[in-house]
Amino acid sequence: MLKLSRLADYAIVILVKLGEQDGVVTSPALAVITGVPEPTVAKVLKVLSAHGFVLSQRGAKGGYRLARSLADMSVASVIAAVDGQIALTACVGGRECDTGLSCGLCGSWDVINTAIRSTLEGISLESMRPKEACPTVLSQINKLNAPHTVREGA
Amino acid sequence: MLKLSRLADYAIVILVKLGEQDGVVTSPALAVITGVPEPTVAKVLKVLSAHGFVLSQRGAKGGYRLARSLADMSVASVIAAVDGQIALTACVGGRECDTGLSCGLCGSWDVINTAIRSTLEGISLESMRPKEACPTVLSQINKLNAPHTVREGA
DNA sequence: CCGAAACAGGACCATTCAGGTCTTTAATTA
DNA sequence: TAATTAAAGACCTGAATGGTCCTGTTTCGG
Repeated sequence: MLKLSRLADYAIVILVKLGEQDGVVTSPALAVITGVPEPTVAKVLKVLSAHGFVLSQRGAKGGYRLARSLADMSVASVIAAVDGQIALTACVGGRECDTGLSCGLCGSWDVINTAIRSTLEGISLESMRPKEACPTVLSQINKLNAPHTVREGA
Repeated sequence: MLKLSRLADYAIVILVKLGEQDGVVTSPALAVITGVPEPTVAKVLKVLSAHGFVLSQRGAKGGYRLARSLADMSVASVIAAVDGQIALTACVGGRECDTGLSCGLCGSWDVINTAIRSTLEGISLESMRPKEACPTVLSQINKLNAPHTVREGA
């Protein structure tokens, strides 16, 4: 599967969504927009803030906004921020393998890692903007656009 | 981190090592060569056999050998065999997202997935052959080449 | 003919780690 | 001063991976 973590997935979605709003947006609001649970959104946002992807404003009327344009954020950089270094194996950078495994392939993995990394660096968040959103999902977004529905459960 | 599973890691190592031997090799022997625990080697080998990467010979004097050349095996195919489909997110093939997440990015992920997959398909196991093995690991391999040390614990 | 060696297949357990929640603190604004 | 909101971190839970073991079947050697 080689799948990336859900947190990284969320991070990308959140950033793209944040880029579509103007002004600061609170994490509860982003939770509604993205459908991700509020605490998780807050958690992701904190990480993104620490890595300079978003700017935070505390206090009342506070919230988050993008630190720079989506075009200036690569998928690779976001994943690296949330999940750490992008590497397909524990055997990175020519160092010996984790368990002293006598794989003898140490250097070879870097070929793969580099290839993957450069592939991901070539994809900006701007290019992740939805051209054609899933129809089933569109209705949900519209439904949530009513601002006052946020308060229901809280 | 986007790291692939350890099983897939093992599979690649085992295949490369198997390609360096001639004749059939038993899984205990491969365990010694690779440093991976025997039961795990056997497990990986079974999967590889089921997917046609290796040929098995049962009974005494049995063992495994490559079904085809390392050059004819891509990293992508091995990973797919061991771990299943290569995909960076649950949102694959344009289907709607898993939890009805209103990400609205559905189609965009495929760009990434395709890029990763083709990158990995372009790397053959032959190119994973060690040109310069880690020095710390080389000694370990030499030490294990003495055939009778295998019997110790068994 | 019998026993050992080795693969086949599956069940099973344990550990790890990611995901998610909650609590407290600090800052900002009205 | 009170209310709102982000910041930070501790903590719990659950799924999934990794790893082990058991039983059966096949083949070779004595």
